[in-house]
Amino acid sequence: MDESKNLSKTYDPKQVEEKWYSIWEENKYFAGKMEEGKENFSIVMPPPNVTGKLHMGHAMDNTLQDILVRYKRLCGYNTLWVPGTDHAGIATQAKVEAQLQAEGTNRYEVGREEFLRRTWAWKEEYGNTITTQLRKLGSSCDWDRERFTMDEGCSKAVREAFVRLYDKGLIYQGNYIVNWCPHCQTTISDIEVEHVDQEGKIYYFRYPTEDGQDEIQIATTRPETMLGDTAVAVHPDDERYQHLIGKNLVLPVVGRKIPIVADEYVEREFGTGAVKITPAHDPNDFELGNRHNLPQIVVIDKQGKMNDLAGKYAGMDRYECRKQLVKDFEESGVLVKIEDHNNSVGHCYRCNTVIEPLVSKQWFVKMEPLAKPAIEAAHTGDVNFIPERFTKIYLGWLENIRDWCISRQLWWGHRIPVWYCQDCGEVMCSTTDIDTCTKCGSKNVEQDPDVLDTWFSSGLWPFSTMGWPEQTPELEAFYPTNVLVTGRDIIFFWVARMMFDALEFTGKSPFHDVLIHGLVLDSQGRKMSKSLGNGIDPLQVIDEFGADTLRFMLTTGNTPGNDLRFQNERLESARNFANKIWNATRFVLMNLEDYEAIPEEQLEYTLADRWIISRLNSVAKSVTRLLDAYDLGEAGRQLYDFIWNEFCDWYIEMAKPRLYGKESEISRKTAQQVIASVLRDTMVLLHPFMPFITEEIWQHLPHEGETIMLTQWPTAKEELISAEIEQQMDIVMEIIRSIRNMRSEMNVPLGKKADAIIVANKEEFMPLLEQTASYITLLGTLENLELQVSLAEKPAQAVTAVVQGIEIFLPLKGLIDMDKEIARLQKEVEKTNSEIERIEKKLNNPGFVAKAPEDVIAKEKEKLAQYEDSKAALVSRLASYQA
RNA sequence: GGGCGUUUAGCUCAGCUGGGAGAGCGUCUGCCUUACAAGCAGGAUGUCGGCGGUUCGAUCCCGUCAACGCCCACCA
Repeated sequence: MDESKNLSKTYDPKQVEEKWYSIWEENKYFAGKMEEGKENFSIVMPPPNVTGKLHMGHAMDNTLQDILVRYKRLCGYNTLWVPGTDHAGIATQAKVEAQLQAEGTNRYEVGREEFLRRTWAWKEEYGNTITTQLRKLGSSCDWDRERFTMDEGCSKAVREAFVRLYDKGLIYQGNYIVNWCPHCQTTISDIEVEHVDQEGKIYYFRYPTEDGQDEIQIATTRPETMLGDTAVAVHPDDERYQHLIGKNLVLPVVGRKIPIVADEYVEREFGTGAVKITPAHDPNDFELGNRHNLPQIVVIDKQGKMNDLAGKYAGMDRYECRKQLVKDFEESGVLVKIEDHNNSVGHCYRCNTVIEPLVSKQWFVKMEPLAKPAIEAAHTGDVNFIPERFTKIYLGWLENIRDWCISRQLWWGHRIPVWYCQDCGEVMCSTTDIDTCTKCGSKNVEQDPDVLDTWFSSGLWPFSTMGWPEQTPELEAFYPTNVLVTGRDIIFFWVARMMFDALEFTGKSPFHDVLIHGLVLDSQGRKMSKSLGNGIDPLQVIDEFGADTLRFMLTTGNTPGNDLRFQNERLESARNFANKIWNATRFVLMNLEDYEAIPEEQLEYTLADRWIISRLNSVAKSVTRLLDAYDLGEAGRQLYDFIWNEFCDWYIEMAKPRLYGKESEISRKTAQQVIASVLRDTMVLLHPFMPFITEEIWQHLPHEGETIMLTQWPTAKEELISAEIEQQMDIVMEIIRSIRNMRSEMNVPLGKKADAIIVANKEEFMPLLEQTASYITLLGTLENLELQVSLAEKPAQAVTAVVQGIEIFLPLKGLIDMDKEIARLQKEVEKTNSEIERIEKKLNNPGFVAKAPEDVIAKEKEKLAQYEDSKAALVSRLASYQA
């Protein structure tokens, strides 16, 4: 076999990636099988919105999941990763509405049915784009179990959940103040409101008392709401207003009598200490109004315009009204003053319109009873956040949660499963459609026109995707899931909701761990956004660099929970890494042409063999530990270092003469076996990060099985890890480095061969030096290497280095500038001296000797001895020059 | 008004349970050495944000201050 001929000089990801993904998918390697006797591992994918294409954040999120899934699959688990997409109610509806607008029409004109038809078409198109993108990324999810939040099963789960909560009294309908978006024409929940600090004005008005003898000044940022005022509140203990509490004021313009009430909500220090109360248009006023039984007067309609109750202002836009009102008040003397004032204004997270709080009839979920178990789960460890600090964020939200408004005045989404009898007014909630009133038998029933908040269905995702409410084998085997991987921006929206839904409906935390990652920022550290136009398309990157490269870049070089800057340099670095692996493989394959497996006991391992095997096992151990701890970045970094620095730079170089047949046949065979198996195992360790290139390489190497995906994870063998061998190799590598260093400083390029004399000075080093002389010769590019235990007469004209007391001489006759060499040696002595000084200071410190652990002291002593050996050699060398 | 994160080489970032700092990119020097110039070899560069404390010993733990960033909050 001469596979190397098939391998091009640089790695070309394109064909490799396409080829392997389709093979994997066709062979159903991603399938979440439920084999007996195996442990189960599952992840449910956070469903991307079908609003558009995947962005870099999705690429990172899914790569992290894929790494975990591939790792566990290799460890022999039954592994299920459920993919899917989210209907994203308001967001998708907005997209389709924009489409309609571009066509010069709107949803009301085309009607509900046609609108839904078009939205489904949109979903088909973008849903497919998304799944295509996930495939390009290499995601090993079970496509046969792909789900959509509005598919039949999920819809069934939604109805079931709604009805159960309704029957339990946890869902109620009522007139409460909600966040209304005048543009989207729907309510939104509290967390969908984005508060933005704005420079604005605060207006001071005077409201006269009923008897005209007195007045109260109030301060407001929203003058137009005064038309709906039904009281003015002061603090009960505020001496300024004591005499007025209980009396009435006359609302300017409107002429309505409104009471002065006392409530502790009012802060005496702010403004005038008196607050106008508009229960119908302010959440705080709403609550205060309820405490004092104040009427609610709605003066702003759902378009954001003043309604008939606004009198002369009726029909005006809320801001137009504000302007006019202030102007009028200025003229009539109601206005006292206007001051600059910064306050935060709520905006719709979708369209950025300023939210209008207003009272309307909506459906709500009672949160307190649901939140409690979700809080408890974080305390008991039923759910664990990684990094841990996010627990606090999660808890903080749940502990201060308010009831959740779940009805949306949209068309795209799960229709609320409630029917109203038009004849007797009966309200009926059911998992199945109702066409007859259960109370009066009338056929005149209509379903609630509203749909549910998109997060209502997302909250059920971990178990609705596995068939709940049916008791399916999937639920049995794979639920609860092991880990949820998601961005920290969605902890409230989604993670918390899944928690309380799962605990309510399944009695279990839906996942054991929650791995939170940060955002992908642009190279300048800014959030990627459409408005900035600084987003980078994952597909374009994959096209140019390959999926493996993108994956490696997105999952290494940062720590869990922190944001990641997207930099081209890092991308190139990852690409170079892929290329490095590729070329190492080319080399290995070139030397594996007559490969045959030889029984272990016949092999003759060299120090280098034992070293790389020891290192491989150390790395396997470490990478396993890191992956288990979700420390993926560090795991990736260690693999990078091992492959590049240890395997390529040292082991391959040391193995060359043996592979070229310059030593014994068995030495060659051994090297072949070691180099092939180490590379193969390394590819398995790297596979979760870079699935494509590792599969391609693995297939070319001697292997058993169909695919790297289903081979066995290289579990570290402790007996093959040897600190002693690693230390010995360290000495050898240090000697080689110092030879290279001397040559470089003396301008003797590696192309030119040189001679070297190594003096062990200690008997114990001799076996090591003899054993590794060929490596030193090769990697130091030496012509001749002379080994001595000791040497009475040191070479006169030679550059010198000392490694742990071992002297290395390069007799470079005529090439040496003696002054320069002396200066170099002196610098070495100085360096060594400062090290010695530092350690001596430490060892002379009675506190250190008394309190430091013994092994630390021993280590310091050993270092001291080594430095002293080196120093002695350096000093005597210097003395010989100066004599 | 709270809370969190970040601050380490010119840039972007690692640094696990405290024993005197690393990588990638960039830069400098020398190499087209038959796996790789997307490469090889060698070099330079850091009061580990400031100040205090704990400790025999602090980049790592505690306190405090500062800068930047993020999140939450019902200041009318």
